[in-house]
Amino acid sequence: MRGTKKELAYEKIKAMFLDCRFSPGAMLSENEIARALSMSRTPVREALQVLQNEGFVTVCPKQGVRFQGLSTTALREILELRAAVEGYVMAACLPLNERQLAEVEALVELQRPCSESGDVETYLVHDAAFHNYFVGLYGNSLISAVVRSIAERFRSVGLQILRDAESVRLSFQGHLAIMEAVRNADVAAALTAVHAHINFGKSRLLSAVDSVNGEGLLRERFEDAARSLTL
Amino acid sequence: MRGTKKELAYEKIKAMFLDCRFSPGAMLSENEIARALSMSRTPVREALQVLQNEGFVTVCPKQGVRFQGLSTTALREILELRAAVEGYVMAACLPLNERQLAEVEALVELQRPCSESGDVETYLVHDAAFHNYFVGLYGNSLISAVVRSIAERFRSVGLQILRDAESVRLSFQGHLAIMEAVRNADVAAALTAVHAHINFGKSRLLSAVDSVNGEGLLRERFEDAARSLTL
DNA sequence: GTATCTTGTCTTGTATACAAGAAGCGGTAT
DNA sequence: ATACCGCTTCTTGTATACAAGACAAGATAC
Repeated sequence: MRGTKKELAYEKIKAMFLDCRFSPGAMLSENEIARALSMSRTPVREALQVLQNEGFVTVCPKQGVRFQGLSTTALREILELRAAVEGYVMAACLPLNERQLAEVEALVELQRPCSESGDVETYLVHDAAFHNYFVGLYGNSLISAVVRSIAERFRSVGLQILRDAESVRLSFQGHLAIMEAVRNADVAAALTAVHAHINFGKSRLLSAVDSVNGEGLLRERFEDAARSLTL
Repeated sequence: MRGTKKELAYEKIKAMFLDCRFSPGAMLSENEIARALSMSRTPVREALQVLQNEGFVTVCPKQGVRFQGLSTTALREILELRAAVEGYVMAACLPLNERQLAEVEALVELQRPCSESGDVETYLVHDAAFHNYFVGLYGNSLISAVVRSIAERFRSVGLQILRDAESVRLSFQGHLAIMEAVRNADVAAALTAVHAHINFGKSRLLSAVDSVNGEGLLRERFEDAARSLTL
């Protein structure tokens, strides 16, 4: 059986969290989740343990499982790790050969219309493709896993923060700067550009995240989330 | 209960693996482990899941749990991630203030006698302290966790590989080169030095690891390991 | 003798029962 | 009125029972 219940539970619970079906800090019990997913506590527990390792939830002994929001420090730390890894990877990939350079250029060009029209959602897709290109090129499955994990953890807030067109435009400018360094195969400049790009995101996010948390959006109950899932 | 059985199982199993009580690739069952640890399968399963996430074991469905040795590619990937993170962290820490510089110099000086006398074990302790200094200084708990996880995964082979005095001497030379850049607060030079240092370890390890795996050291049975633990 | 099928036993995956602790509520004493 | 004690009812932690697949050995047909 390729799709075990544990994996299914993992996907469903993470999906609920990523789709912001309940507010960060919400407490629920393994029994609730198990009932909602029509399975016993066992696979739910195992899924929750993985999610705990990934930082999505914390299980408080004899109290319940708490869905962890991203604190400002957690957000800062995630982005710093991302800057470290992505910077290293990009520097190591240089110089790109002609085919690779063409591929990256194409990925960047896909972003241009989105950045100009303010189509945030499409932009984020191309943004991810751009960042992932170098990681995939480097060919280190451990690093790929780390980056993927970071990106997933990040997704829950990233969407809501970079929603304004101004941020998108600035982000795209960052990509152009990176591309300039990549074209010249200038390792030092690429490193600087990547760090600046991610640090831009960091400062943008840190200034915005407090207000988001304060608004306390998305207060729907867990049952509503569970019901909407295709079980 | 602060020390749950799950945590206890995690510690015991990892200790057995790190102390190389059984050869990599060995297959055993959750029942065996549970019996040896005098507990039920449940906490053992949970511990194994964490260990699986950390890459120590892989649980093969309906077959058993396999204790994962470090393949050459896994080793390479671990060291590359380490190079990425440690390089970034060190660069970000520069320039060091006087007190910090003095502390690092002291750590390096602790290594000198070990490197000259060939006291590998003591050297490795000071080596870890040196590397951890910058990580601790940077103050990112996520990065600290990643580095700690890497170091632990690495420990099982590192000890057996860097056992010869020549490697220790070369490693120490690397630290001296790093210090030179740190003293000058030369970010680019520090990065290069860190990467060279870790890449040195990488090539040294990759050339040695095959023979080690080939020898297939440490064939003792699991029961022997379990018996020797203070349960 | 050899190939194939059956069966037995071992494994993990899942469900459920039980134990123990933590929190909230209500009654009671002061 | 207020502080405190005990109980009830949640929670997670652990043990165990059962289900289902994988593998190997042995029997059987040829």
